[in-house]
Amino acid sequence: MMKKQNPEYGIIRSTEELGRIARAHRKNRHLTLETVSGLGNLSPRFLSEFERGKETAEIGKILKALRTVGLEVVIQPRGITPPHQFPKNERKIDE
Amino acid sequence: MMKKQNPEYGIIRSTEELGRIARAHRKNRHLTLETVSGLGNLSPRFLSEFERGKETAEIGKILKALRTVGLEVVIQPRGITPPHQFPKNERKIDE
DNA sequence: CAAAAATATTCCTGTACAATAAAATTTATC
DNA sequence: GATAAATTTTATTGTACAGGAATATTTTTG
Repeated sequence: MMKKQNPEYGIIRSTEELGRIARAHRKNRHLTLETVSGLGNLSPRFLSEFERGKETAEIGKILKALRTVGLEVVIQPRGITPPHQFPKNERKIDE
Repeated sequence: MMKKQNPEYGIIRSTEELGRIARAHRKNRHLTLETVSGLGNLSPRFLSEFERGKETAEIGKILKALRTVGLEVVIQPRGITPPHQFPKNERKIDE
């Protein structure tokens, strides 16, 4: 009886993961890039690139995008492990 | 007027809060900008600006800076009640 | 499944500003 | 007041961003 792990919740290790979560959440809400664009005053192009993990996207716009789709950001010291942690399949830190 | 000073970890709503948390954490670890710069291959200037809440800092570098000082980022749907989120002054992980 | 519709991505242009190093200057700490 | 630390300055290089158009992809529907 494995609990289904929610992809909208978790520790972010890369811009790719961040974007993936943002996109998954947006899709769950049935929002289009255009809609979020209008709601958040962000270009669809920016949103598209952000959700695909653009490393150089600007933090201010990202925070706005996340807020617009209903996500929030938590900062915590490394090593706090809530209930259960994801197994890590891939390991692609950076150079 | 003094700005709101919230040295706690937790939900961040602005780049200013993000930077403040990062700086507080770095200071608690007795790390200088120069040190973090060396450890993370980030310019001291970037770090300085990031910690002061620069809106246009790049997400990739920010994630690297956070990781370098020992912080992690959690993304979650807005409004969830933290199961056991570190309440104030209960347990000092850091320091 | 293939056509149509809806979404998402890419291209082009111009503006604005981020990134860096190194040095200078200010601020904090002892 | 001396030193360490942080911020700013100068000069240069590079690219993020938006808008609109074109293209591609995904999803819907017959």
